[in-house]
Amino acid sequence: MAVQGAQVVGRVAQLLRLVGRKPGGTSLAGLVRESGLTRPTVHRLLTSLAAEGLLEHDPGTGKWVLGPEIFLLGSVAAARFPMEDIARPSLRRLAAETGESAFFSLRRGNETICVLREEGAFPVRSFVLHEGVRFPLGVASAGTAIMAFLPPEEQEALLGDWPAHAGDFAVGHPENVVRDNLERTRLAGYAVNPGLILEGSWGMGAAVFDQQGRPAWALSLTGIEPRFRPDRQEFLGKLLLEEAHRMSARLQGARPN
Amino acid sequence: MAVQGAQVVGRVAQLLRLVGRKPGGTSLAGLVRESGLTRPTVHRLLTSLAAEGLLEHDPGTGKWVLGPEIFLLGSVAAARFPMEDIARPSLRRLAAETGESAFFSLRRGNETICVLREEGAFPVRSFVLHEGVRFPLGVASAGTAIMAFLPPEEQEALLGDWPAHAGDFAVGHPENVVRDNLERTRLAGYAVNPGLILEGSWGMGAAVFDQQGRPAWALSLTGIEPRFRPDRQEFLGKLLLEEAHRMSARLQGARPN
DNA sequence: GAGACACGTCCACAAAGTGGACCAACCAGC
DNA sequence: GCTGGTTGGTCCACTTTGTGGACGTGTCTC
Repeated sequence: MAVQGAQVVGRVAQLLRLVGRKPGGTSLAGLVRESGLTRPTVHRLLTSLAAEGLLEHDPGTGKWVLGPEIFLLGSVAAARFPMEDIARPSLRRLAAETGESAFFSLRRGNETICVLREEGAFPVRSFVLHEGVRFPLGVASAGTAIMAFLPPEEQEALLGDWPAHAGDFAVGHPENVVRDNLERTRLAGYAVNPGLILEGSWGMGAAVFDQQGRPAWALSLTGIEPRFRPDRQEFLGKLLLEEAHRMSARLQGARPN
Repeated sequence: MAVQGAQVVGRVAQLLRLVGRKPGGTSLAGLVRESGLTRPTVHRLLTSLAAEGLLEHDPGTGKWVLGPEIFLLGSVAAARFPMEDIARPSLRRLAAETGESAFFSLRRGNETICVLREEGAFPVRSFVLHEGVRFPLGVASAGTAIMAFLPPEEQEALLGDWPAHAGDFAVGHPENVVRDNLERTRLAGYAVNPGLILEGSWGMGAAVFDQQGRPAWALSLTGIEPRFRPDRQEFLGKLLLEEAHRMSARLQGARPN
């Protein structure tokens, strides 16, 4: 490795992200598969992280979850990333007025990560999206909403080697379909995901811009397909854009990630 | 080291905690001093953590701060530690009714860490406490409130080797003074810190109990000495105990750390 | 009872991580 | 303007730490 002292740090970061994708916990075997590391290595790193409070091991289920130290450090870090205070009211309004679950995601490099959720009142819901879930840009409505308003050369950089960027999602998201989605998003102002990740689970999203005018975050709604018919899409899109604009205005003083 | 693969993990955790103590950032030299590690080691670990987004380096000030990935992972972990939703309303009421700044801390092993803050309206404030600050149990009003209601043998374990536990704070917190504080806290139900950390900066705290009846968290108020005179202490203590009881009741379903 | 899978541990080996030494830049004091 | 101290950054010989193939145990399914 190029930089000494970086291998373990990189592995630690990878394991924390993998555990963070599933708030319900992840098995040792699952982490071995997903990380590509060997079992003794993963086991040793996990138990070391747990000793420091960064992870926890649930002996009942055998699963590994994010630990109290991560929560504590995250609380401290939150003071530098104030968007939760700004996003929560918008999420509540979106959930209240639409009945769907509303989400706030942010961009991290070439992917989005869901940070906040506000459950809607409608009794049938999609659980494709929840805190910690990461998607490549262009996958899911939040990532499509963000990618559509990136500078054209940044979009081409991702589309140019779409399978490398989209990974396993490339199968359900052919490049031509994604280009079409991006174009329709630019025209409408909001993105629509017609069940590309999971059939029957639809979503709509709108980008939130930072003070440099870059799409750094996104608001989105998810639910079952009958709740996203064309007649209702305009209504949902309008609300999403309203809240996204409201957030963009308030985030002028905030620091993008 | 006993467990292979643990040394770097322990160092990473230590550095993250040290950086987390100062939201405004910490210099490389400061981290070298406080960690006891050599400069090449600290520098290499810091740049590796920054490459993963766990830390950030502000080139303008040269300081290291917690990065966006910590914030993201912390948001995910927050779903498993729901006390912020429960604590925030209490903090707002305490700050509104007293004018002082209100804090929510939790116990981690033998220390407390401040997680939430609600600033009061009174124009003169103490800044001894803020997010990320850690104190040994028995130091600061939050830690005194918690320690006072621990089982007697756990208290003796800490008092028995007080300098080892309290570290640098042992000078300003002699063991006999601490024992006295603990006794008065048990009688009153709330703790009073008469400027032991910093002269003129007073504090009061009350423990919040988990469903096993153990003191796992604390609410506290801080401010300048004239705001904590005996005639006003009873009023502040009553409010703290009310909010602490209210939180204890609501935290029955929550998971202690 | 056999086979598959998950989890945990050992330890020989090698790769990664370490820190003493050195250099450059900056700042404060005289 | 010079000197000394402090901070940040890097090199690389050396050593320690970290690794993973192999093995064992436990659980579950058929």
